[in-house]
Amino acid sequence: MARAEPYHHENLRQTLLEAAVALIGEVGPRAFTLREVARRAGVSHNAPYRHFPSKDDLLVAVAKEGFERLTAGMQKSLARGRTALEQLQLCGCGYVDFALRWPHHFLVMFDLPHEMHSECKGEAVGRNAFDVLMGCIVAAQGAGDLPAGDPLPLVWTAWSLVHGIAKLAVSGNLPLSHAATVAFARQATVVLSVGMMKDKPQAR
Amino acid sequence: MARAEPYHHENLRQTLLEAAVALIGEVGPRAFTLREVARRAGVSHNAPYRHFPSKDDLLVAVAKEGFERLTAGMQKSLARGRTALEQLQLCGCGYVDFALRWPHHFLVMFDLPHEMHSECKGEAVGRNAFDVLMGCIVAAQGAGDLPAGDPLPLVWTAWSLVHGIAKLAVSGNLPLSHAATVAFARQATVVLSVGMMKDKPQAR
DNA sequence: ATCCGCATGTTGACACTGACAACATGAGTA
DNA sequence: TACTCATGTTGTCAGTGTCAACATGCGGAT
Repeated sequence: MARAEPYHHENLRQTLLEAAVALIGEVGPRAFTLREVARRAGVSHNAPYRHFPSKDDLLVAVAKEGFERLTAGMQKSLARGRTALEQLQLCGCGYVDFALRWPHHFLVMFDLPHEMHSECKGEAVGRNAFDVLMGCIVAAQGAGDLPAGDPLPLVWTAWSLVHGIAKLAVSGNLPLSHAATVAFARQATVVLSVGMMKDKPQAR
Repeated sequence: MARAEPYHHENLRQTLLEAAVALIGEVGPRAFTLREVARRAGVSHNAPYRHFPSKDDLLVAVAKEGFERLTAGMQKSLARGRTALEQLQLCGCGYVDFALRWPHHFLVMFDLPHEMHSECKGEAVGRNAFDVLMGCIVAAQGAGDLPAGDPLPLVWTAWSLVHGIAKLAVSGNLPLSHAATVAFARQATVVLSVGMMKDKPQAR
């Protein structure tokens, strides 16, 4: 017969992950608790250990989920741009918007000790999101809106700017509303791309 | 007679703060423990409560100490610049250098929930550091190296860039050495200031 | 069909933490 | 000298992450 509470949960891992993402969103990383996740999933306090070796591994999984959502958000935001440069700027706005929507999740993604994310596969967890930004830069270079050459320094610079805006906004250091912050990010990315283009002659 | 271990520690508060700063530097915020701080100060696990209402209040004090060191670091770095613009750029480099030198301390300063820092005095703890940067911007405006007008958006933009570089570097997302990261920050700030100046004509 | 292995979930325990309450100490003062 | 009370201590509690031992029951081997 069908049991109300089957002993074997079938795919507890996914349930735990969803509960963890929700909990992070509600209380943030500092109040995040393995036992509370288990409680919400309706299992004993030790059940999670069958799916995640430790609390930190669960957090890494949460971070990975966050990077996938961030990538999707950037791509969606980017799609409304018409020129390559516009797409680059909107991509940055998508980044900031994501951070403002899920500030706690954003914290987990970037403030966990780095060695946790290592994955052993040689590449960081946030590689997909990085590649989206990189693609925008390369496209803008192809369109002549950014100087040709190694795109990496340009990517780092653009990423740093939007990451800084996101971090400062999330930590309450920018006295701007959500919408105003995104608008500010738009302006800032414009300024930066102008600088990248006009800086060429004097570069190193 | 002089006692080896006087019951009254005289200025335990300062001792605790120093131990806390050292502990943060060694193990980071996640492994930071009130009881370990007390242990290092040679007092019982509850003595800190006579000087700090809670663990978080001690962390706030640690953060405040960090902001003072950051401010000093920026001013020292800035002093080597000859033009206002150069000083602005070096100021940013000082910011990044500080973060790389004391990454855990930097974490505490910016990733504690914002309401903790509130101080009730109406101004954030990091106000001094902010003012140093603002001073550089205003000076550069006066020298004609940056467009005149409200300096706030310029300050936010410059701060975001260096903060982003610092954060990404500290979290292991920039594959650069300490020195290379600072050099990169130098280049990035140059690019940004060029953009700020050349962007003027089209600005809204 | 039956049995059994083993992944999955549970119960129990331990050391540690932040915090509170009650008590101890001793320096400054009336 | 005796009182006060800021400062430090001991004792305790609930809650946490993690380990060990045990329970359950699905799926394959017989």
